[in-house]
Amino acid sequence: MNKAYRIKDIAKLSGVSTGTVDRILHKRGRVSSEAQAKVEKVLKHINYQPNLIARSLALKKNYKIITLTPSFEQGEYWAKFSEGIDKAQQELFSYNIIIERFCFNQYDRNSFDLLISRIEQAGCQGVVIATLFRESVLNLTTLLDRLQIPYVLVDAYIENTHCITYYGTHSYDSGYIAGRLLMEQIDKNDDVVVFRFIRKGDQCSTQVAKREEGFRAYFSERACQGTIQVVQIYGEKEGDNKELLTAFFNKNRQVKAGIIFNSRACLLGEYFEELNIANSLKLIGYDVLDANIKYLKSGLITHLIAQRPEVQAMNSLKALFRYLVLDMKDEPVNYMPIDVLIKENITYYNNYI
Amino acid sequence: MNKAYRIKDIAKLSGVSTGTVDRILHKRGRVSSEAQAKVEKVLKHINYQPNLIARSLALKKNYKIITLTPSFEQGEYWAKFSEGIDKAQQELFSYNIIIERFCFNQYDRNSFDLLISRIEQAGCQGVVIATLFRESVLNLTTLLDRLQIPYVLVDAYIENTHCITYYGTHSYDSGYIAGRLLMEQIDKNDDVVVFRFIRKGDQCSTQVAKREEGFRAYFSERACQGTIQVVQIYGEKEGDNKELLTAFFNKNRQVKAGIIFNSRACLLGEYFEELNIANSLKLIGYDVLDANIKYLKSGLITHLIAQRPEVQAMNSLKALFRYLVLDMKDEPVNYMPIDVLIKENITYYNNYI
DNA sequence: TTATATTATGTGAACGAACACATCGGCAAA
DNA sequence: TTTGCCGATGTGTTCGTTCACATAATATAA
Repeated sequence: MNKAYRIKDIAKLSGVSTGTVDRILHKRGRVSSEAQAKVEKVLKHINYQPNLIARSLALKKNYKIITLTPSFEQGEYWAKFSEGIDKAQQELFSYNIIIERFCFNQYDRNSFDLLISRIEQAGCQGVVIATLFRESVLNLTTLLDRLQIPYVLVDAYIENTHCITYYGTHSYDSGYIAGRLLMEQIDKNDDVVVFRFIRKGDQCSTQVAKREEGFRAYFSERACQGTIQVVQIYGEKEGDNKELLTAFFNKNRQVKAGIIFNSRACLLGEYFEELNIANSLKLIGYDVLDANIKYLKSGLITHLIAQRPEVQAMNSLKALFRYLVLDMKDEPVNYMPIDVLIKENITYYNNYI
Repeated sequence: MNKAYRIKDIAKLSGVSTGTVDRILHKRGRVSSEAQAKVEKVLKHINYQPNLIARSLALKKNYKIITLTPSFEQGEYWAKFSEGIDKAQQELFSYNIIIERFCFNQYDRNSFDLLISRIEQAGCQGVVIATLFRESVLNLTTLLDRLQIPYVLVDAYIENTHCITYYGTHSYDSGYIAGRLLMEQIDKNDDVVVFRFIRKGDQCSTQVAKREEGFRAYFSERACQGTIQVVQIYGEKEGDNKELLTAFFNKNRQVKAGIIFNSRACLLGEYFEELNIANSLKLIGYDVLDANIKYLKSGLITHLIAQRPEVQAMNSLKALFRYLVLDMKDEPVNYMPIDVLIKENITYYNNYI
């Protein structure tokens, strides 16, 4: 990496023209075996690193990448993801990469399906897909495979696709960790409660289902004798959780800890403060939403488990960039760190990218 | 960020030549007020984003950046940092940025001082400084200020320099967090022990000293009644820790937890396994060294506190890149996340950058 | 042998920005 | 009027790579 050799240097050293060197470097053929040999000999002695700057200036192809994520409000999980897209956009702009964002309703599989045809029309060179709806994603990926458009998966891993790479946490293990963090705060045989947040028509996302699986695995591995109760709660403005929760806790005063596997722990926070059970119940949630941070700081939520959404966004777009522009390939599966946030380290959790 | 306007486009739109536009964009003067007005009017309507690719190709300046870090063995903390440098080097190579690594002995301040003059000779456009020796770093920074060479600080923060930016954790708070993680595993009034790792001539690094301060703060804030014992241990091959530790634990069987504020928790691990006190003592350490991981997995170390050295390296070099090439300035202080690692999430801790 | 494919090789014009240099026009002093 | 000066403006080359195109060399068919 000391001296930067140029194609011109290689040409001079091997006594051919730059065109010939170019053809050899790119395996375009139309080169005699003598020329091939001469250039290869030179290439062995030096470490040629193409100047990517010059390359992408010369290529000046336009790339359009489409991201397919849930829509979001300020401060929510997918808003953080979107911030990562912003950063990537800035960084990749000069490479003639433009990013188009398609959003679906994360509680409505149909809204995802509707976007599939729009992607085909739009015409693009790469897609980033949030894998909330397993079956629909598989439909999309077969389409993309046929169109030969590369794609990256984010959020939860889905097997049997031809994605160029995946970024996201190991959902099962992140549930397992939640189990550990919860159980170390209570006694081995205490009861716990799993809150499930169900909107009408919602079928638990891949992610959420696997987290619960991991959580239960920890529970049974340690032969905990307490029961895991389940409470279905309503989404915002869909029903009265207060009544529901009051009834539950009146009946189940022995429950010492609760957990919710999506990012909506803050929803519970509101009720717990009102019901005044904040001190008697340990609560663990997911993802660093502004609303969740508030309750983590107040102590109502003891831990948040997080997964660096900005980094996921950035990396998945950079992976497509590497694939499209630099002709490099990545590891097929990249499990992201599973971050443990507590009151004391949350202020520093800003995920530099 | 939709259409990419070029200088040529602006020139055509405002009826002047590219040269004039260029002079206006770079405030080089020699432009009539009419031309100025015409171009400014166009610039207001479009959002000109210079093509950085083309710019850096045209500028074809060579930048040399020097990194100043401790030397290291495979798997150690500064080896991780070095991996981040590798990544940055790859990414910045095409911008004609070469990185030269100067290493000092982290237990010998003099070895750092000796490098200072070498930096002046070497001639460079930027420096990354690991701030282990506070006073020596201040000497270096005044020199660099005089030479007008920009620099970035990493590791622990040092006030009153003119660094363009800082990357590292908040040392005090990271000690405070260690306190919380330790105390939640034992009773409020249990005794704990702080291990200090002293090589001859070593004066606790800025980092380590501040961590201990934060730790003690947590202890006293919570009005813990246990005592904080201190044990000085030897470095590798510098003395017999086994004897020393045996003696200590024979006398102090009531000690329930230990902590060490540098990255050498693994050193203790070896002895604890031999002495067979692994189960009775909770131990917390710093940094994700290969050797530390081993003991975290075995359960001997309960938590590791980590600070993304690869990301620190990458970001500090990118900050210099932005400053030198893109003429952008960063936030002056960037506190990195304080990561909490446990047995269950350590496998995923690979710090994507 | 000449004409025609076929393959090998070299040349030169982009890409967008930067900057050195040439040129033009106006003005003032000679 | 001519000369010199200076500010304003445009032109053209450069960066390293890519690629279309022109040319040269060779093989094949008539």
